[in-house]
Amino acid sequence: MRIMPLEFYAQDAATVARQLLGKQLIHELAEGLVAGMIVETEAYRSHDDPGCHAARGKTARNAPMFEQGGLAYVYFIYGMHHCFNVVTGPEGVGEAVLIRALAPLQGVDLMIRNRRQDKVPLLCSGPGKLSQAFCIDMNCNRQNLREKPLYIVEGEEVQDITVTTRIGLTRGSHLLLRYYSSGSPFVSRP
DNA sequence: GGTGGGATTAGCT
DNA sequence: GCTAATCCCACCA
Repeated sequence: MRIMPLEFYAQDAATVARQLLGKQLIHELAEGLVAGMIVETEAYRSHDDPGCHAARGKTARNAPMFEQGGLAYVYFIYGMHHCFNVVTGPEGVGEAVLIRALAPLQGVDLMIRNRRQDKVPLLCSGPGKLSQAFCIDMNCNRQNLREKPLYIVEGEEVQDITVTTRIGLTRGSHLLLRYYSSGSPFVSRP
């Protein structure tokens, strides 16, 4: 399986968000390997996007967004959940793609244990859920996604993609920057 | 040093 | 549909 190269992540957030559909996210944990196919993403742009964490400049929290594309940007939200993002673009830009849902492929038993939830379609169908299933927390922040233990590899071409507005935002909610595999039973919200 | 909001989820009505 | 759970961080004093 080919690990996605630097050039892939150097593209703009919307392009990467669309092209991430069908790719595989893999996390090699002490207890075993978990893998899933990306079925839902959201782009957060550096320009003309008030919903982007980087919109008001660089801070301690969003600093990883300004690094070179290909790193993980993880943040903690609502006192209990983590959101996993992929930094995109060249260094200094401030863009990222939120991974919102995965179709479980490998390590389903481990995901069930991590989530305390045994219904497979509910394991990774949301940003907080997949972070819990994959043991993604602040320790993964700033990690290079082109190296083990957390990395993204080539997957299958996704033919049918639906584009909608992003979910849960108070700002920039009108922008069409959410992408998902049409008809997938694993997306957070069809 | 205090405060308020947030790219969510599960469980109940 | 509504709401509690729960905490880091940005912002203001």
